[in-house]
Amino acid sequence: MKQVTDSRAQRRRDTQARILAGARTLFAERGYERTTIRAVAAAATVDPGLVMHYYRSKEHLFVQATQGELPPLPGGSAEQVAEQLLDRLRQSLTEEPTGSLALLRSMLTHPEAAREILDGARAHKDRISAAIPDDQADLRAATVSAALIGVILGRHLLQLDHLADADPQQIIDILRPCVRSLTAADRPPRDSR
Amino acid sequence: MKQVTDSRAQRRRDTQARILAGARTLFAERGYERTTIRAVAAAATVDPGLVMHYYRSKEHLFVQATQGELPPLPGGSAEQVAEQLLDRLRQSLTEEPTGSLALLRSMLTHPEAAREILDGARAHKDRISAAIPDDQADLRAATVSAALIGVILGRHLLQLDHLADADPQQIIDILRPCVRSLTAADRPPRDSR
DNA sequence: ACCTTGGTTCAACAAGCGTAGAACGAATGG
DNA sequence: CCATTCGTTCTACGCTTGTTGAACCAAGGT
Repeated sequence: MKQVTDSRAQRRRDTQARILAGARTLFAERGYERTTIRAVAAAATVDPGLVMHYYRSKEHLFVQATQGELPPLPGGSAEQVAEQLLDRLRQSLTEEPTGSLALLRSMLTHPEAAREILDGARAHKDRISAAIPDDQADLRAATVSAALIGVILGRHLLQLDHLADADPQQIIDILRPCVRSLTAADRPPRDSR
Repeated sequence: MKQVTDSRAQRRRDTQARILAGARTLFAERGYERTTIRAVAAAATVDPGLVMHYYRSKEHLFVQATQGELPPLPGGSAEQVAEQLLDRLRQSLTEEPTGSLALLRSMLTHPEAAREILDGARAHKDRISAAIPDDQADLRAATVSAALIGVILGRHLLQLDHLADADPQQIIDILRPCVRSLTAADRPPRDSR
């Protein structure tokens, strides 16, 4: 019917992709522990054994499903960084890729997910703190990261009442002075000569 | 030896408490799914069956372990609310009770925990939004809640690099302008006559 | 037409889980 | 000193999970 070019390789890649898509969705909705290989297989209308055959284990499947394109890291001056953060946030608020949501969903309960998030946050934070001319640049960077993670979490995963369906732009506008105050220096570093 | 007054009732309450304490710790460290009844029993040096005998099921045990004293809800003017939020945050940053951490740990993967958190956030948010004379009071309240949850999460559960071991007061000071900007009105409600 | 490749399914195992009910044994009360 | 309560342990059932290896069967090459 639909397979005009039904080369086996093509069909194989199709089912592989179908499995991965189902895995992403389920991981994002239920988290690592509550997502079973059997459920992923069922979502892709495939035998559980096939999932294991393509991706070696549940752990490998999770890694494949979650390692999305990590977001563009900001750089530049403090004001530029603030605006870039807000821009990145707008993206995350309008449509966060399912893979990232899967990672976020499991970051509190799955060690591997936590490590991944922690690594990402580290890199992210280094870029941010580099732009803040302050004694506590690192702390400020970590704080703003945590706060923004909280907002994304509250919208997509917890679905907090007025946050889940608000206009992204409104949230951005509300958060702008907040982010600017976090990335702006309060007291400059001591030996700045 | 140690049981000068070894009334059976007392001893019973002791082991019950020991089980509950172990449950809290394990739920806080590993979350609901990864915490097994057997592990809780082992932590209290007790047979698994006894855990089931005192708390009827794993679910009941979790509820008992997590329903902590919910934090004092703020009220008053916008500035007062901001300061109360920061004060509540200071508490949470210095020492969050293990039960609350257990609830936070599982809020993304366990439906019951999510519901509990959502209920708490709702009540919390109502108090906050009542103090904000703004069109988007609800959204602002939800946003500040989400951001602060993110900070607590980043410190205690994710243990973000410079956030986990920072001085709580520093974090508060850094966040003060942020919280004030979130609770302050940007544009007043339309029909305020 | 045959054999082979390779995508896919079948059937099953071992381990771990929550849970239930019988059984034990020391303290209690008459 | 016996009977009983009651805190606690033992044993086991049923189920689900991740994982495996053999088996099936349509497509491809020769």
